[in-house]
Amino acid sequence: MIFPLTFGLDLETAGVKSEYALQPFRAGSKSGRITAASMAANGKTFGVLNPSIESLRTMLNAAIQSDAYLVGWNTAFDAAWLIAVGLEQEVFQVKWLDSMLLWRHAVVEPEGEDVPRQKRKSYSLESAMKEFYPDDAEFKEFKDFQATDDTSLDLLLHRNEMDALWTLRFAEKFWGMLEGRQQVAALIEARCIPSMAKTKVMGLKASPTAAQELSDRLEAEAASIYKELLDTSPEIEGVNLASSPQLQTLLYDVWKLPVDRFSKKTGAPSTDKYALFDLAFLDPRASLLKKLREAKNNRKKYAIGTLNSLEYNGDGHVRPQAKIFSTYTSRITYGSSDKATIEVVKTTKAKGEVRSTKKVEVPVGIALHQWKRGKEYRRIIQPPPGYLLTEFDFAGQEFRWMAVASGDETMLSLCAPGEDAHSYMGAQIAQRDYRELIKMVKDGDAPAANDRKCGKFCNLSYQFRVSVKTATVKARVEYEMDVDENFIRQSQVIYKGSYPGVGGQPYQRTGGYWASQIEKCKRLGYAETFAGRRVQLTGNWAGRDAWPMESTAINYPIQGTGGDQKYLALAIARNLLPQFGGYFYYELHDGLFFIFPEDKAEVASQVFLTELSSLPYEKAWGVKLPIQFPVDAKIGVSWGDLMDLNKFSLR
DNA sequence: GAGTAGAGCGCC
DNA sequence: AAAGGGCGCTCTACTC
Repeated sequence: MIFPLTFGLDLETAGVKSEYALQPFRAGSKSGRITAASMAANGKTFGVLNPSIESLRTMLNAAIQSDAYLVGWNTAFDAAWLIAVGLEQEVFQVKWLDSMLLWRHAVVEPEGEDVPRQKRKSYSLESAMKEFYPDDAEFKEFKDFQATDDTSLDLLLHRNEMDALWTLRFAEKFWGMLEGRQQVAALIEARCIPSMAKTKVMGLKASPTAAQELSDRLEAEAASIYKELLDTSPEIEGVNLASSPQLQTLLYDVWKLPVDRFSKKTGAPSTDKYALFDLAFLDPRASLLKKLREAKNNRKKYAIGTLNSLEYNGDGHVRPQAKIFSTYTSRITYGSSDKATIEVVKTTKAKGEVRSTKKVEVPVGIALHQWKRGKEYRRIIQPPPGYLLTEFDFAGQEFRWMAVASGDETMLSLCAPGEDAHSYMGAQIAQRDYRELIKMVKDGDAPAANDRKCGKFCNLSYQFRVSVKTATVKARVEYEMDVDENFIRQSQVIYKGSYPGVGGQPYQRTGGYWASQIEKCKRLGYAETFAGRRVQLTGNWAGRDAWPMESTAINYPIQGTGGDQKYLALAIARNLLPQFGGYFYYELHDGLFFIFPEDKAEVASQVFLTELSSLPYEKAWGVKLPIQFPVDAKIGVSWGDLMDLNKFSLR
């Protein structure tokens, strides 16, 4: 595909506090503003200082009316400012592109011992200039975004125009580095830019009451556990139980418990939750230590984290910072803070007032992607007043993509409506009848539910090449299964025998997806998703990095396609949302969250359930899939109170 | 005092 | 023989 008609766009911003320049929602309270706006086309630039809303609207309309793409660098940021100043309608009409993301699509990721792993590359425009056009990078040296005098403002405008110009040039350059299917994947991904921009402005409503209650509860719990420990073991007085070395001494030297686990890097005796889990069978105090650490960590990260963010933002909302295409498999990640450069003024006796700058983290958001699954944690996150929260979750997403990738007939057949892959696997392991197990699980039979849980563990854990040791620990601690390594070893043999298309026949390294996928990637030098997104794999397949490279080869099509599927769902959702007055709210990899006005939420959810369960994979990616990818729909008044759509009733 | 490494752990 | 992947956040210990 040739490079389509595209204009470059860039905004500069400032705020009452310098960090507000990076916080588009400050435009609402006039404590942040757009200081310059520039467009670029055909090697020419057009820029204005202190643009009026009308002049910004004119810029967007220029792109809309000529059906041109509008490209920025980290475009969601600029789009968010435009939404924040009142141009939401235009922003959603524009066809956006992002040069930074095109770079990510095009870039070769070196891997392997021959190519030393580089420090994580910065994907800033400045880095791109320095890497590709160092002689032209001078305009980037101007950094006084809070400028007010005329000379500085001229320099600011110059920088702004050059940003727009080079952003456009890079877009064309990176576009040309992509194969046709990579370009299509990038275009579908770019459709989510306005939706992500809108959430940057809106944020998530968070309940300070729920956060405070959680904080109080966890604080009391930690205090009570500590008291219980202190009563039986006065020697913990003065020991920092959050310190691994100090805890190590306590457990293994003072209490003389046996060492069973070691840190991977340093070989020091481990004090992690798996070690404490096993030690608890010998000494109940290990269990108390585990609970104490959890309570303290959870309080800080979730309860206090929310309260801090609410206080910083000051408008009842938290703003976790979404990053599109943040992982090499394309997944979105969220950060809880913004980096800000603030000015500090120190007064000393010798020198009087001394001004300097320092980098700090400001708590604009929360650790959304790590949010604990419990109700009392998830209740903190709510839809805005008058709205309901909905979730659409791809059912068994990775299992299904593995079924397609491997072509395993049993796996594929278990993806048909009415089948239950976890019950199937559970029945194989427990050597009982599959259909009868499904029926007994439905009837609430406890041993049957246990067998299904075991099947679920196997289905989810054995798709990738997990060791017996790791799987045993995981089964015991995370699934609370009373199993040993022997049982896990046998269950892996049963798994392989059940799905020979995945790992090949038991005790063999050939004949399945794992082996054939590794061979394919060795041959091609890259791995590919079903949408055509790629990662380079050109290191030394025989050396020290063989295992991680093979793992990437196996993992990438599964996890990466899950990412592409999410972008496709967001693209389809974007077209449907306005019909119901709905908005994208946030995402959790295989789950998408939207808000709808209360009176439209149920109808909208039915439509979304249907549409997201039948995404246009063939039209978008050019592939015909042998199975469906249904979503489960949930709806409720908070993240912690979601229920199945068909069970929900407001009345 | 600032920055970093390591350990640990939350989610998918 | 050994062997999931992907992240971001918090705390301590340590270095410059």
